[in-house]
Amino acid sequence: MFTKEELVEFCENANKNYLSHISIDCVIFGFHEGQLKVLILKVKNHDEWYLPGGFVMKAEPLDTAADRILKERTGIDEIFLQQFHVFGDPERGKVHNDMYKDIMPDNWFANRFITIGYYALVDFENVRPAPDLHSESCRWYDLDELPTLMLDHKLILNKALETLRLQLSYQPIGYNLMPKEFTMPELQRLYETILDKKLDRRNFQRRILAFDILDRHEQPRKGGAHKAPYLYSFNVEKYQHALRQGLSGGW
Amino acid sequence: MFTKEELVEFCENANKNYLSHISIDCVIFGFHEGQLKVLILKVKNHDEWYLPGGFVMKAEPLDTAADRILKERTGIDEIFLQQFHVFGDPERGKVHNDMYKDIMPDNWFANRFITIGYYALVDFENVRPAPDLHSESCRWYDLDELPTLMLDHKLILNKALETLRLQLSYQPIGYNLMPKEFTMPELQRLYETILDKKLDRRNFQRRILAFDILDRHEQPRKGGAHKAPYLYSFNVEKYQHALRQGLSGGW
DNA sequence: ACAAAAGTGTTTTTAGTACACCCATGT
DNA sequence: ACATGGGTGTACTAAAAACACTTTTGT
Repeated sequence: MFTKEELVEFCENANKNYLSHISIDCVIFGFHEGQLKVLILKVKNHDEWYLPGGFVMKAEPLDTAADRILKERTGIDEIFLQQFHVFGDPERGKVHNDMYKDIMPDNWFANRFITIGYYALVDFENVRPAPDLHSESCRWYDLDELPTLMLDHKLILNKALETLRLQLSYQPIGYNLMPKEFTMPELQRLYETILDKKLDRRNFQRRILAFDILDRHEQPRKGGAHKAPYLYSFNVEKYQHALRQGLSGGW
Repeated sequence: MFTKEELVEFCENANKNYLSHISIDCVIFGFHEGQLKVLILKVKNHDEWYLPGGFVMKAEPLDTAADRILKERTGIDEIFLQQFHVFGDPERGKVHNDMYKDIMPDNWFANRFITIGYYALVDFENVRPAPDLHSESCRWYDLDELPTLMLDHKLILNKALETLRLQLSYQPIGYNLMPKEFTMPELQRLYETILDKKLDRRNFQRRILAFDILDRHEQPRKGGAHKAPYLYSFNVEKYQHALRQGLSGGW
């Protein structure tokens, strides 16, 4: 991944600018053609894949670091990005650590890292995936066609998915995943994909509308076969309000 | 808090044994006499209070570190202890940092720390609070009689409470907070205290029993005034199962 | 004319809320 | 005997699940 020279330079730089022992990994979900997708990078010249991630600068808030990392990889910012879990198994970077130890003992990557997992929901259309220094590609993968992820990134991804599913039951989602305008069946497909189960068309519509976070447009979508569906878009104000309040909730 | 000599020694030790930049803070909830309480330490010779916390050893899993810290402060272990949020504001330790910088520049405490918040629910009766090196006391405080907490510990406490309340709606709680045997009204008082509102006696009972995590004993509690209430205890197997499955949950 | 997608109900079931009555015990 | 805390049951209401019929449009 690195030549010795590159590694030496990177380490010098990293030690100066970043908090040691701490990294951030992002699980970035997108939605396209009825499929939930995740943004994944591929190591140059290796059959290894990994989640977009990075480090925290010495005076940088964690959320800002996550925003920065996301922006670097996707070109987008100001989106829903949320910390969901810290992964701190001392063995989690073992392979990685040892590999770099051989090249240069006592270097940045030879250290133990605990990583803070962030997840984001983004509009597939707006993303321009950009590989980082060590990667030969950065692209979307369907959830059911994931390549083998390095380290504990599979675990991180699964935990993110679990969190996302939980979130679904008490928070509105979709604003950052759907294009500006969309039809009810399209939104339903998003929910079905995330939950991995079929939902009743009519009950879904009623429930979503009851949240009172959508605006229906006058004009239905034309041109397609079959009956023209209405177009909806999120009412940002109401959406934000629902995010803060929660949608239902317990006792 | 430290003499210069103590500080030098602590720093040497800490640098050798702990991960830098990372700490753990625990919000330990207990329940006694109808009050939800939190375990809080007081700084020696200062009117400052703080949450029990500590650092992560270089080869120690995070959860183990949290367990260790909790055990040191309370004498108990093997309990429900859960990571709930990471606090990483670069300014969060500012006062602290500067104070120590004056005594000894470039020392362990002068660094920025991100802290991982854990919360625990423990049986008040089993806890033997033990002050740490820097504290003159370690004791329970009612939620509505909290002293002024240092750094962002008030924020951490509030976030823990929020998480606890959310948890309540989809997970059983109480196993680690209640004594072995308890009555239904006693358990209800726990829920009411956490949620900070009155619940209907009859509906509460029905709902809790529907979770199917309690065993009712043959013998009611004798001796007290009024009608003798039944005693219940948690069915550990069913409780664990409910913890894993969740209690209700959305779509 | 018909298949496929979408709009709009209605009925049934379940979960949640509100409320009423009876029982035991100490004063 | 009565006040208080505790056990049990029932009616009402709102939300979720199941299910049916109609409309539009391309072929």
